[in-house]
Amino acid sequence: MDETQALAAISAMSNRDRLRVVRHLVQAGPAGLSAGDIAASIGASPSRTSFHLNELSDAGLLISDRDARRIFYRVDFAAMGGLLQFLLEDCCQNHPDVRACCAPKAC
Amino acid sequence: MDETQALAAISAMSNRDRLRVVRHLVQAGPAGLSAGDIAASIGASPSRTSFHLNELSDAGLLISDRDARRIFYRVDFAAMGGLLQFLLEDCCQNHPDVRACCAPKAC
DNA sequence: CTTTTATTTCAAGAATCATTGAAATATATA
DNA sequence: TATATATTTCAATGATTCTTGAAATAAAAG
Repeated sequence: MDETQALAAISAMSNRDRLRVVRHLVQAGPAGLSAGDIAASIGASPSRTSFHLNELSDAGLLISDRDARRIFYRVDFAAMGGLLQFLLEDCCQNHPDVRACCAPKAC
Repeated sequence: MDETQALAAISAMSNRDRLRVVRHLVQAGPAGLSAGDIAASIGASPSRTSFHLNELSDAGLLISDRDARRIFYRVDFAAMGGLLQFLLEDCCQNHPDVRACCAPKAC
């Protein structure tokens, strides 16, 4: 992941509603959630939710596929891992104080 | 770190110049860099740089202290670790695919 | 083929963020 | 005290992003 991709991902996560979308999708597991369910879960309008989902998808953080009339979204965990790796290794140069917080039972 | 703090930190990191400030400060080590040096390193005006440094400081990611006329900034690695911990544990629920990317030699 | 459901796209205005340069503050030196 | 250096604060303008609601698209059901 390069700086441009990382910035796109960070920007996508820098909005409260979008961060909550990610958290809800993480909890939803592999099946994901439909756009309508996501809208309900964050209390946003369908159009606004669609915009947020687009932002997250464009940043590469979400994967979607249609099931009949509904479109299901789920987290691309590899992309999310890539973002954390960028922050940890590229940005923070594996600084021990940062690494410590990512250890299995740390902080 | 709660959602509000995490969003402040993510928003602070979501700007190209500010992300570069962090990376330059990580490389500069514990002594940090003066505001003027930071401005030069990112090619921004003193006033704009001051604004960026304020955004990062307000988000809790930077620590500053004055040395005569200059103000030195350095990364608060504990805060940065807290941000990564939030993303990894709270946001991604320690998903194995994300954890794998934070392992010492992963991805 | 019409209607209903699910979602997206578009357009307009409001709110927030970025950028610039001038003025203000703080500290040091002559 | 006057001058120079380092940084911040402020105000004005331009650029993005947010928000809303209406219209468009897609798929299923009657």
